[in-house]
Amino acid sequence: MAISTRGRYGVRALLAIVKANGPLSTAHISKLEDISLPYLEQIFNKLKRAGIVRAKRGAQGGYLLSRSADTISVGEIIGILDGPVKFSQCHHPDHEEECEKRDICASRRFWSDLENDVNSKLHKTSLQDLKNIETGLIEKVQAHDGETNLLRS
Amino acid sequence: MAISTRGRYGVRALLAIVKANGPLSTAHISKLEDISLPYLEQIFNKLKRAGIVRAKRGAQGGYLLSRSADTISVGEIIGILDGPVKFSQCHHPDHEEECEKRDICASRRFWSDLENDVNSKLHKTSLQDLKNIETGLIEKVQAHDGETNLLRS
DNA sequence: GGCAATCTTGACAGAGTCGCTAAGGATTGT
DNA sequence: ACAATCCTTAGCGACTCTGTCAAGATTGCC
Repeated sequence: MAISTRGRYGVRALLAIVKANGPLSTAHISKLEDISLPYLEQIFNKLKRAGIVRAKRGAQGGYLLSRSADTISVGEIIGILDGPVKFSQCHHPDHEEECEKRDICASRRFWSDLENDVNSKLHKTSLQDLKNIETGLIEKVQAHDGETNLLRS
Repeated sequence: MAISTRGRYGVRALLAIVKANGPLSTAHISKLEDISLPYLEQIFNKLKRAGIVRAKRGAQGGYLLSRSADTISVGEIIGILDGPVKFSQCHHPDHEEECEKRDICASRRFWSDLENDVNSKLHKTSLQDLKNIETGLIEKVQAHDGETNLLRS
């Protein structure tokens, strides 16, 4: 229903793989991202069954993305790990008890719109986008460090 | 943390008061909006302590808004009933364990941005806005009914 | 004043989820 | 063979969600 640590851990773990550019074991990711190892394995289990990720077993093995980073969205990852993002129930098609005020309910309309906004952003942002954001942030920090160095000298 | 039924019920209940234009008892709201009466009382308890709503006791009593409908936002209601909306923890000032990657973490940045978007929408929308949306929806339905009537005749 | 309507408070409880641990088995590369 | 790694299942403590139940206090109205 909501976005929980499981989903966020998953995003961070996959982003770590993107940055690593090669198979990365759960043990490594656990250290890099400071996430409990068994919990991480549970997460990758789901990601694998969903086809997001491939496992390479044995020594020097680990997980790799099964698709390119720009085709995997944050929304897809969250959907797999936390389920669909819902702010309300009554506007979903699978909601059996049809409300007779359906078409004239402002609350329903409001939550439905909000949910669409969030899902849209979630699905528009890919792992590749996150990687790009990260390199941007790093450059910014380095530039700032350069400035302070100038001031110090 | 997330937006739950408690918050959404609260919004609907307050919207019912706005539409009623006068004190509305929890018993009435319970029937109008099909919400469990004791649960609703629990909700109004919180709303009253937060100063959103005034109680008029005795016969013909009920609850009224203590401010005008355009100064009460959905965000404020949700904040009172469900707590602040958070998609992630690590970017909040009150989060004690400061992460050293704080300034270069793309995930953190992403969740923080998303949260801002949602909170902005939540706080920009007032009860009055919801009422306006509702009258808009009703007019639409009536217009549509008119059309079908024309077709039938 | 008496009564009924209404608000007020607090305890509690069943179900489910979250975040995580534990233990061991299966598969592969070297 | 052996070690690294993945894979599976089970359980568990804390918490939240969504209410229910039971009384008590206050007020309006006749």
